[in-house]
Amino acid sequence: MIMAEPTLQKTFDFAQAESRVYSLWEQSGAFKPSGQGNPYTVVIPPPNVTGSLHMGHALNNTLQDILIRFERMRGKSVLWQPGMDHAGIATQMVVERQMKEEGAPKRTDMGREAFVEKVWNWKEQSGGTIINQLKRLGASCDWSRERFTMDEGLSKAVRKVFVQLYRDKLIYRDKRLVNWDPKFQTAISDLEVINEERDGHFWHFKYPLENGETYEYVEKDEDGTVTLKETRNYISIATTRPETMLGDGAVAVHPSDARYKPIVGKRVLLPLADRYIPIIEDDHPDPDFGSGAVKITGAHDFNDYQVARRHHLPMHVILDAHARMLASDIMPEKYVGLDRFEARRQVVADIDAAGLLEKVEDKKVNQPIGDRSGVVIEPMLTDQWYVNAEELAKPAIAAVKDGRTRFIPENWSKTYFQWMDNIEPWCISRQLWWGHRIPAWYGPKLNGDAYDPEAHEIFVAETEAEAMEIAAAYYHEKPKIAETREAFLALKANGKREPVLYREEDVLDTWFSSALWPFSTLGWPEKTDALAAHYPTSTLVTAFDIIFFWVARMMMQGLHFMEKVPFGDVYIHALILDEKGQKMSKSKGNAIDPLTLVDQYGADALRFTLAALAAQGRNIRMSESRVEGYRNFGTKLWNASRFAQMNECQYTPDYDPTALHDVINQWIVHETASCVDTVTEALEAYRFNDAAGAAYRFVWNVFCDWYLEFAKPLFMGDDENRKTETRQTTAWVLDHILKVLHPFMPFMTEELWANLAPRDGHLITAQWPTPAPSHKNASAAAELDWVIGLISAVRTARAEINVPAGAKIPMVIIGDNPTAMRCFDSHGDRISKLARLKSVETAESVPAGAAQIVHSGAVFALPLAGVIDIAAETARLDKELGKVTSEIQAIDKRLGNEAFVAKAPEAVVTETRSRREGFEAQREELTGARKRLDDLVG
RNA sequence: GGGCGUAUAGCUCAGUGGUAGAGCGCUUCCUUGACAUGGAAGAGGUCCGUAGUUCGAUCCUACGUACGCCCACCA
Repeated sequence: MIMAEPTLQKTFDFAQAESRVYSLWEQSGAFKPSGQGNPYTVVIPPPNVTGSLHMGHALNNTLQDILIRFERMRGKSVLWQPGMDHAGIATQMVVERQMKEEGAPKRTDMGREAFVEKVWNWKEQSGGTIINQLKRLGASCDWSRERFTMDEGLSKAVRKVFVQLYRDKLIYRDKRLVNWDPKFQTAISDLEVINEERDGHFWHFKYPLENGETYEYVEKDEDGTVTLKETRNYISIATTRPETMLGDGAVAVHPSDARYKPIVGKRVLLPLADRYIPIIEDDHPDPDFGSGAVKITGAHDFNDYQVARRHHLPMHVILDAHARMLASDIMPEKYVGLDRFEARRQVVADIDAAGLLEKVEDKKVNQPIGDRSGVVIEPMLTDQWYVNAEELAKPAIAAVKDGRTRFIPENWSKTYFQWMDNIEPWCISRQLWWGHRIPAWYGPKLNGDAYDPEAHEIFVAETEAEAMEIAAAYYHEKPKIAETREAFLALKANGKREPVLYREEDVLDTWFSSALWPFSTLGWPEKTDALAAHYPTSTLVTAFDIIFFWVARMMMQGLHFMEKVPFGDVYIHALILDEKGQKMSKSKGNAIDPLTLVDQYGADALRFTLAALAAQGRNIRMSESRVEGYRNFGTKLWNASRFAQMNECQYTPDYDPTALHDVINQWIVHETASCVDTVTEALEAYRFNDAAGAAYRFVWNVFCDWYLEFAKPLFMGDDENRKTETRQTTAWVLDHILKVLHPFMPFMTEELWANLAPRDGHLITAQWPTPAPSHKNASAAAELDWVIGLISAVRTARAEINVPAGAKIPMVIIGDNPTAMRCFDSHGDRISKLARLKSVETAESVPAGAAQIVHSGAVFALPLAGVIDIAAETARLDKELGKVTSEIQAIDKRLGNEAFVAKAPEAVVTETRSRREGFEAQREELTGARKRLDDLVG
């Protein structure tokens, strides 16, 4: 019989199909919520507008898309809310760099308004390439709802949140030590600082006592024995940052440190600066470290800052915004304007010249580095805006404690708690231009009827008009607005009572707006339908490295403003590493570009690989060979479909999988149902690798390897009823396969779905299968297990006795084993075909010189007298016998243990006994076979 | 200093209180009527070590060893 011509090519032309299929989906409106069924909502972790797709994005968005497609097919009203983040520092950096390349005027020369406009232009032209890259991956976001954190709507949400938190006293302005980035000249948050161990030095300086005073310096060992005693006229301090000594306010020693007791309360002459500072006692110094005496630079070190505050020491700011030495009354002229590192060299040289350099040690120093700028961060004493994170964290901690939000894997809640329990005030102001300008206006502070020249009043409001109103009430007259800081300061300085307002120049940390993402993108503060339907969102999918940056802050803001958690589940996926287990990065040059893989193997292959590797709780090492392997899997499915098509396996809507006659069809329906159940349960539990693995094994190792091979003779045969049933069953199974694989391999499955049968709609919105108990058929499954087992056993024996793969050989069933007889009755033909048998006969005893196969206690003989190598055959049987015997021994040992029989669950004992019976039957037959072999040799 | 994680086949990794698996690689064979991006068979493991809990431990507990990550850090 001649097979039908397939419309499918030999392999899937993904390059040709992907864009076509994608626009088909988009045009069909499938990406929009259906409005029917329960809502299922995911907000995308907004990529930076400057970003381009890396492996982390590919994984993150593949997993989201799998969930989204799964739930969409399950009939939910699905929204995957897309958008981008304005990425303050990163974007400003990119645009400034571009301006420099173009030779355009510098940002500071062109002014704020022009620069911001320039950034917007850049965004329109070059921003957001990542969106198209996500589409190439197959992401089924509702692009009609795409949002940007700087959109008018989201900006309004930001202003409203800021104002309300300010009025709730959860946002305030404060002068504290912040992490200052001298490259970008802005404050950054603790999270944006990376500590890096670098080579540095430990300088030991002598600070001479005032008026040449001296004291007995005594060092003792642990036993109290004096190890050093000398008269000193100085105190020794050690520092990794010599230049900061110019801003020292004191030298601190520990109260328990006997060495310095004689001089506590006295003063030392601060070298180079030529001023006197006290020696104080504080718990901060560690007597066992360095000299035990610490110089205190309150304005440039976080620990020193605490000490300085406790002791009301002066905090001398010695650096400017560029981290250059700042002119002031305590700064010696010669250092003014020097960069901090030049100043360091100069200070060391000068100390040395003064004979006060005791020694220099090499030392690993932890340096705080700006994550964007890569430069050493400087602690600086500045005025900034802060969020009282401690207060907002309370309900966010409670929500995870009581399970309203759960982390998957659960372990991550510990990381979350640990950070939230120790949370510090969140510095939200940035000295940048690109971002949400803080809605606060400064005006002169009233002191009675006059202005206080040292202070100002702050008016926080969502709009300038509103700020004016509030200010008018304060001043009892309508204030003016100053357009520039200079104008403002000039008006303020002229002393006249003429109220003028000037808007805060700082913008907000980008994460401040990202924190609102789950509700700002849905329209808040407007009461939109989308907000009502899709908040709280269902699942957040993200990597652990932004739990602090983003997840925690969304929890805080969501609970504060929506009074509900922003998401029920937080699925934390792995980080992607290269094949050697190293973090991928552009600078290391080990980054694999996901789009290159998409070009090479197709988006489906990459997606399937990522899903298959996404086991919980472990990082992923990406290797191209895996992608290749899953590309092959796609080809396998493609060709199976092609084969089905050639054999006219047409999908029939009224096919009834519970009314089948042929056992192989009953069996494959059973297996299909099991596979669907496994995939469904795995996806519900975010076990992507289990879901992918189950589908993979079913398609390849069950459907292709066995079912289609069983079906071949039927397709070629002339039993029209069985042929029809098998064709329909094949189509039905394939239909299920396409559905189950669609979330993982959307492009190929959609393409096959369209080619295999004319149908209404697209696979993307087809209904996810829900197998009924009646699809299961345990006896068919057991029967086919036996058949497959026998075929495998024959193949093994053939291979081991070197029967040529093409040769057809006779087989003899020995005795009248009932299972064997029954199975051969219904499956004899397919066994013969797949085991390459010429004939099957029955006999009472094994013919002389035959190879013997023992399968489930039944004996089969391959009478190949003369062909068989007796020694090899003996070895083969002995090996099997050995296996079975050791199994029996292990079982006997267990069953012989009275405690096991008495205490183990009944079912386990019963099962153990029945396993023993199976092995025992096998052993008896193998022993018999072995004996016959011996008899042959004589 | 605090927290988390990992150790299973040559490699990369699943997994389970009772019977240890996959992919890749390797060996042998096969152009059998979809698929060589394929098919068949095979070799390969002290489940890191020690002790404990248990009838039974690769799995649970403790300790140890090795490696990795996060947070905080010695000026």
